[in-house]
Amino acid sequence: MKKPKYREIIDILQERIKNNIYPIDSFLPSQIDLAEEFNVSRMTIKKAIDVLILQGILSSKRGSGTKVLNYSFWENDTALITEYEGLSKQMGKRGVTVESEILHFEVLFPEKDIQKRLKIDITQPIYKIVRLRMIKNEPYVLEYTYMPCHLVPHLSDDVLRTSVYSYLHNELNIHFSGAYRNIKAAKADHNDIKYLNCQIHDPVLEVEQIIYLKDGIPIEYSKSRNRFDIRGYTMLDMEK
Amino acid sequence: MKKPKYREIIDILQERIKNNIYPIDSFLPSQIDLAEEFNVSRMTIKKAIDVLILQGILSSKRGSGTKVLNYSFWENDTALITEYEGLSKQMGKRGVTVESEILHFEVLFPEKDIQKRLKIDITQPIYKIVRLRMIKNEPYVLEYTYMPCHLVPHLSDDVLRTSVYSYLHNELNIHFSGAYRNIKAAKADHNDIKYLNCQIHDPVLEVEQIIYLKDGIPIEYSKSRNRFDIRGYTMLDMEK
DNA sequence: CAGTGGTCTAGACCACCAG
DNA sequence: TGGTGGTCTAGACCACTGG
Repeated sequence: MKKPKYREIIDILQERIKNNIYPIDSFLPSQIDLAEEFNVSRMTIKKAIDVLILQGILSSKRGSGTKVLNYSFWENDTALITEYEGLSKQMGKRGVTVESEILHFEVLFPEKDIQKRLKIDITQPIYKIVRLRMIKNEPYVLEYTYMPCHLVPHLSDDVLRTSVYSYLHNELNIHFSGAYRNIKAAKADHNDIKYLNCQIHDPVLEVEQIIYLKDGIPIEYSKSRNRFDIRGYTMLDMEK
Repeated sequence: MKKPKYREIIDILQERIKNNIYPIDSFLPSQIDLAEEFNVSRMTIKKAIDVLILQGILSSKRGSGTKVLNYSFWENDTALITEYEGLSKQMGKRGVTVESEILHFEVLFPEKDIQKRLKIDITQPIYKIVRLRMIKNEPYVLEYTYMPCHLVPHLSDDVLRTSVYSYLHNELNIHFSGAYRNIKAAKADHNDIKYLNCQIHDPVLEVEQIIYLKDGIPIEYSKSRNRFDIRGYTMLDMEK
C-alpha cells in the first residue's frame, strides 16, 4: 500500500464532486454509509472529509450532514498560492509558458538579514539570483532569490531559466512544508522601471517569502516585485 | 466536558513551548509517553500534534520524533491574518486601541458584483459601510464593507465604532469558517488622498476579502485600502 | 425521536530512522 | 534492532439537528 486509504478517498470524493455526482449544495452520504461503501472505518472517512473541509470544499454540521460548497469562485482566475508552487507551474496549468531572463547569478556570503531569514551564519555561502519572468515577452515579475548552496547543489543557468521548483521536486526530491509570506505595496524603484517597464510613479506589489522544508529548515528567501496592474495574490484561509 | 480533550492538550503543549519546557529545536516526549501522561489514547495526542504542525510550530518525522520549530520569526511584529479577526483585536493584542470614524453607513440593494460575491440576489438589502480606522489619531486603513442585512440584524453606529467582529462573535454568537482574500497594489485614489493622507503618487495596498460562515454562506465582502508605508500582510501557509 | 457528525479508546500493523 | 510516528479499526458515547 503506497498511498494511505484516506488519501485515496480524498481523490475519489474530489473526483465525484468535480463530476457532479455530488453537486454543489447537495449533501454527501453519511459518514457511516461512506465507510461501508469504501470498506473502511468511519474514522478514516472522517479524516478524508476533514482535509476537504480544510480546503474549503466541504462543510460539515453536527446533526445535519456534510455539504458540498460552491468553491468555484476561487478556483478560476487568480492564482491560488496556498498550495506551494512556483510561477512556472502556476501559469503552466493555464497553458501559458513562462520565460526567464537571468539578470544576475552569483555566489556570495550572506548579509546579516539574509543570515537571519535563512537561519545560517556567514560561513555558509548562498546563491543570489535575480530573474525577470516574462509571459509572451511581457515582463511580469522581478524576482530576487537567495538559497543556501549546501541545500541546492549543482544549480545551473539551465535550471534557472525554467523552474527551480521542478528541479527541486523532481531531481533532488526535495519537498516543502510551507512558507511564510509578507506582502506589501511599494514605490517602483530603479530596477522596476528598467525591467518591469513601470512608469515612475507606479506602485509595485512586493511579496517577501521564506520557504521551509519539512523539518523547518529554510531553503529559500525571496522577494518578488510584481507589476500592480497585472498580478495580485489570492488566498483561501480555512479555520482549524 | 466542554472543550474536547485534544484542544486542552493543544493549549497545554503551546504553553509548555512558550515557557521553554520544550525549547526550540528540542524533541517532544514520544506520543506514547504523552498519551500516558495525559491519560488519553495516542490518537488523541496525534490529533493535537497535527494541529500544531499545521500551525507551523511542530514538525514530526517518522522514526525520529517531533521537534519544536523556531516559529518566533513570524510571531512578533507583523499581523498574522490566518486566524481571522478584525483589526481591533489584532491591534488590541499589542496594547493598541483602534478608533473608527464612520464616513458612510447606509442600506441599499446590491450591485451585480456584490450580488455575486455575497451570493445573494438584488432583493436582499445590504449594509454599505465606509470606515476610517485610526491609531493614535493617525489614519491607518480605509475600509469599505458590505454585509447582507438579514445575517447581521441591529447593526448600529455604536457597534461600527468599535468592532463588528466582537459584536458578531459575542452578541450574535456567529463564527467564521474562513476567508477568501485577494491582495494587490494600486494607485492612491481621491479618497485615499483625502482620508489616509496619502500623497498623490503613493501606492496603496488593497485587500479584498470575503468572509464565510461555517456552512459556506458569505457574510461579508470588504475592501481595505492600506497606507503602503504602514501596513503589510503576513501569512503562514503550512502544507496539508 | 432517529440520524447526523465530533470525539475518544485500546489495540494493531507498518514504514522509517537511529544506533 | 528498538523506538518513533503514520495509519487504521471496531466499537463507543456524546451533542446537535431535524422532523
